[in-house]
Amino acid sequence: MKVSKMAEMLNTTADTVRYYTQQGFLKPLKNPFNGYKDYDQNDIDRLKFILSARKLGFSVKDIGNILMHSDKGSTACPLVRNIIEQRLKKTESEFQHTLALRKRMKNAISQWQQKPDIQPTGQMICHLIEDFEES
Amino acid sequence: MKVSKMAEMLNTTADTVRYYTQQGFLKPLKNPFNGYKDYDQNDIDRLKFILSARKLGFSVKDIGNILMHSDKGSTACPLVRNIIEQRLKKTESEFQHTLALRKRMKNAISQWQQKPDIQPTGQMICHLIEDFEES
DNA sequence: GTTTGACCTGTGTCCAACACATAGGTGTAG
DNA sequence: CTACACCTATGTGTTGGACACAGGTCAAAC
Repeated sequence: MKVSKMAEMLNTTADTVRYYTQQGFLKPLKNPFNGYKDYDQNDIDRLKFILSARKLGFSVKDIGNILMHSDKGSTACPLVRNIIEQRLKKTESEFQHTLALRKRMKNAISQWQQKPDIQPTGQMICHLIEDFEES
Repeated sequence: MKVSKMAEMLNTTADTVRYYTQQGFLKPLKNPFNGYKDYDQNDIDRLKFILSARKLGFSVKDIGNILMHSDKGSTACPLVRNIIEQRLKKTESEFQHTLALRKRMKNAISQWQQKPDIQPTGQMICHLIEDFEES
């Protein structure tokens, strides 16, 4: 199966499949006649796994470690449990960050409704931004 | 003023100041004796602006456009109002995305507490991930 | 006067996770 | 046999800096 078919089957892009291939996660054979990569059922299973893990916040490097573990035949489950805890911490922190940013932005928009447009001066570029204060 | 002093004054890093300089946002003179960049009050004002804008979710490219506008002497305020609306949309979408991700992750951790660790098989890499279903 | 060592500098490389652009190969309809 | 759509592998671009490196600077110690 060629890369585009592969991508279509699992609802992703050919570039993504190529990327995971380049990372060594998928190991298609090379068609000797045209050099095209040829994916099989095993690659499909692995890609399915990769996409699911990505959806759960695992990084590509995480997935590399997990695959390496599982390819050696040992269970990756404890590793998976471990990693997701760390990733959750990171996600939580990103979440708080985005939440705070959103608040600041909404706040700014609201404050700015009362304020006029002003020409820049030597010291001021845009008073909206310079004068903005969190409330 | 040298780059590190500059960074320290506005509570950022020398690398960051160098980066904005490379982007053309700051225009320090070059000390002819040692090649060190020499920042002045105007650079401080601009850096202050840049950092404030970054805090409000403006991209570096956005800031470039705003500075270009204001450097031509015309008011950048309408542009600023315009951009923040778009950035808010983006932030909102990131927010929803992170929120959903966080939920999925917590959900997975909770589901997995009932499940054992299993050896990988030909079709399965880690059943925790493959069998996970959103609820 | 010089040597030492801390600190400073500019430049270049690296990161995540792909998207995009390019040049060229493939296959089939006419 | 020639269009022409579609496919491919490979290389480069993206964001916002962090980090590594080799070398310059400067005040204090000798």
